[in-house]
Amino acid sequence: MKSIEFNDLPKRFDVNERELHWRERWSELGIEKRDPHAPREKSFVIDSPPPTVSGALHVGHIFSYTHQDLLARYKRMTGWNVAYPMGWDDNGLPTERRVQNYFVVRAERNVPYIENLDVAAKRAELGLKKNQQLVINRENFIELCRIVTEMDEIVFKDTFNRMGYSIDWRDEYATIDDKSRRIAQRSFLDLFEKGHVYQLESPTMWDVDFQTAVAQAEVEDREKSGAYHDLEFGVFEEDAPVKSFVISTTRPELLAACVGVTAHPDDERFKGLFGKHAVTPGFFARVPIFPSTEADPEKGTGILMVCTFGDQTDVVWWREENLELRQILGRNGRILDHEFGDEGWASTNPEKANENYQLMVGKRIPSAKSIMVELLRDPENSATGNDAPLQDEPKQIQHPVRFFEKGDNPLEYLTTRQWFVRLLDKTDQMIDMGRKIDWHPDFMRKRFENWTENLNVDWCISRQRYFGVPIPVWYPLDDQGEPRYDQAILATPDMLPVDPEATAPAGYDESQRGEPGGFAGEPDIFDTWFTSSLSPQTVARWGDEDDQMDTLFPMDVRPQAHDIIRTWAFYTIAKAMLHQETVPWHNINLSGWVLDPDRKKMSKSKGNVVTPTDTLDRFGADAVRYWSASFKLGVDATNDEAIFKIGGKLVTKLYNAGKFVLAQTAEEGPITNELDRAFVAELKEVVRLAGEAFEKFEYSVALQETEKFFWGAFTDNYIELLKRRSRSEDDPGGRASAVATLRLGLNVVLRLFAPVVPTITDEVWSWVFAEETGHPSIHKAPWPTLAELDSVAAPDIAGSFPAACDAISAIRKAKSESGVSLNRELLSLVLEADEAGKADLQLVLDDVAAAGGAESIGFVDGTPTADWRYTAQIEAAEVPVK
RNA sequence: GGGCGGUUAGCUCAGGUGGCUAGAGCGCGUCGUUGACAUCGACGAGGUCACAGGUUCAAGUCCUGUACCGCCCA
Repeated sequence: MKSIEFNDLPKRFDVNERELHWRERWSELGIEKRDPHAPREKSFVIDSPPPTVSGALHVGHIFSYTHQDLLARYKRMTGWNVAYPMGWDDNGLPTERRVQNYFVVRAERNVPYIENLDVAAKRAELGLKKNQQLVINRENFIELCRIVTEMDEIVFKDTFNRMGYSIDWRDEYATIDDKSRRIAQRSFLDLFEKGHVYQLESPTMWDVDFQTAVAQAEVEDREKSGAYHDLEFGVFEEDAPVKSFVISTTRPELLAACVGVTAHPDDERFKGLFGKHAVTPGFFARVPIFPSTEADPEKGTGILMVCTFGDQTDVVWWREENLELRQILGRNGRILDHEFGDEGWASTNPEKANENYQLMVGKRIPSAKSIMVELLRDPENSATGNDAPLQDEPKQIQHPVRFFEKGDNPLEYLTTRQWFVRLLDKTDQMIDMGRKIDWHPDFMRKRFENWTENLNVDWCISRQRYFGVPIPVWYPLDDQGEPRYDQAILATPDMLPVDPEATAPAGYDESQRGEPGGFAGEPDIFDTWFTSSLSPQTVARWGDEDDQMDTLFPMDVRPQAHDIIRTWAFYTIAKAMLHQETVPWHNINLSGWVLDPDRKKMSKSKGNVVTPTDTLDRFGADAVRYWSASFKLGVDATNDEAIFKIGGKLVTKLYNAGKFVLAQTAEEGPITNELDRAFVAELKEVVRLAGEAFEKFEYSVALQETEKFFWGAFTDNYIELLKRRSRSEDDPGGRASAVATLRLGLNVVLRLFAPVVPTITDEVWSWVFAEETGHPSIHKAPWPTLAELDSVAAPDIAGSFPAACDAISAIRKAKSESGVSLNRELLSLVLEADEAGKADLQLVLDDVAAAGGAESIGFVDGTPTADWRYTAQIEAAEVPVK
């Protein structure tokens, strides 16, 4: 039997040094590598989330990603061929913003490309000040994005490695790389062919700062202060029941874009007006008055103006009532120039209207608003000949305003040409798909269904940005050089990935770009989610030469945080449904957030982010993993240092217990002793509980059960009970049984802990067990099974082990209460017990007596109390015996 | 306004299908170190399980309602 020399090992375990060693060792052994030829039924496939590569990872990432690695390591031990890939989500706005700030640059179209651009040199050449942006070509900008994301990816990868994540880096991808671009474009072509995408010039939510369209999923409501402005409108028709009415609006600056007026059909106050026309103050436009059940009689004055466009209902009214389009806001958020009196801009007083309007042209919303309010205080702008149109002072209110989640100014609705994926007609199918997936915890499914049911626009997938996957489409130009959007030319499969701004479509020559009769490339790129929602297909190389859809898809589990159910989870389910007509994965695991001590979500915008580096330096990866593993799925965690400390203590305890157990020597022999067999019976129960918990993704339960057993049953009691017998000179059989059981217990417990604390468990494993079992790493060893413990016979008395623990506790209590040290020898030891208590102890008396420091145990009749089954009466030796 | 979570010891959290005296760790108090471990061990104090009803032989656990906290969506 191989043992260790106790003193050969350092007194303290150097976490950081050993973690580095083991990371290298795992890499040598290839523990993370999947077998690409393994059949689907032998593989366990994780659809890991590609983190957004912009800035630094924080403990929230680590919390969530650790859950994946726990699963990966557990599944490998249970014999699965685990596919654990990793991607980086590098395209999109966060990267663009970071590049803009990092290099102080801005991309614009129609700026020449510069070969080997040196930003610093160029800035110096132009004499730009620190905060003056260098304007560069789109291609140059994209190159800079690639430089920055590559730098960030190295840092991210380093942190993931440091955490010991067993990621198979051969499956690494980035959402901007060739493979991702090719598969995203393939997705588009497939959706186009199936009729699921369409292109439409229509009012779309627009961020005026980023100057791009956004999708419903990227919108959030923010509570903002605003004001109701009550404005008097005139009535055009002479025979109308009233000559004027007052509308209430929070957006007086859109008055010039007013194209209608509406009220509830049952509203007695306005019934006589429907079918008539109103005249707007200030611009004197004649607009129709129509009824709508969408108008809320309780809100404001009950009658309201319809503008192109103030919100989503304006869009609906505009469409349903065939109203005029008066788009006064430009893509940059400034008021456009228009001429009242022109077609579509009719006014009963164009001169005054233009005088007023010109004051606002070129202004942003806030200043346009204050100019408009001033104009409305002027009686000359009345549509009725009464006093000033503005009734009273504006009434301050708090109301929800829609924002792009990354934006700083409210969203506007602008009419632009965009590509959409048709989803509104498939929400029922989406919900059905959601029900074919197991959600952990189950209540998170409700979030998905809630969102899906409330969807009210199709998925807008085009973005007017630079760094992303191009939409693989061109348009022929007519004789006037105008694009024929209805005749889109799609890329052919062999061209992918393709940039239509750099490559000509089939049948055309690059010289025809932009020429009448030639072609124009689609300048837009995809919504980032369009690409990242293909993570399963990307990892499985859908449609590529080395397509592995058969062996990897649908995947087994999607781990992610619950804030991206409506985006990443939703779109991934949608894509798999539209392309493969199946679920993308069978399970989805939602991890909680990490909250700061004030219970606020950790996020960059709140500035309360904690980076993991410092924590790792202080506590080590095993301790940080322990923290993550102690929380149930879906439950928010606190970034509580106390838990890292507990994890650190567990590491130390495993080290010390491992040293002790493996330093014990004995002849090899079977496990025969009653106490040893009773201990193994307890061990079996933990193996069962931990395995069952892991199968249900309940890592925290597995950890808790293992910990309770290790700390309570194993180290505090069993080891103590065995200290004498495991060194006994005159009971070789009992000693052999003791040492064999200690080793078996340690061996099993190490494996149960291995997914959570991979370093310390492999360290202890390497001392003896690696050679003994032929598994060079614990992470290549099998997960403990009940079957492997079957060779140990059941104890004769089922309660032997707990009785021994209770008895030794009673002895400790007696010693503690009389202020005697625990290892003091006893001259006499008598236990008060009832018959059952006495019976349970009869086969383990020697071990209990030895652990108590007594030669033998006497009994007297006693009655167990609620807390104590036994009570010890002791007589301690005068002096501690050496 | 609709939906979903949470409210258990000073703190952070466990408590499948209701069942004997409600648990852990941290913190606190007392005691204990030359043979795994003081980054330790033993022992102990500490909870009317948010509140109010109800179902049941029995409720932290099920039902109804209320309050507060958080999240998602309008």
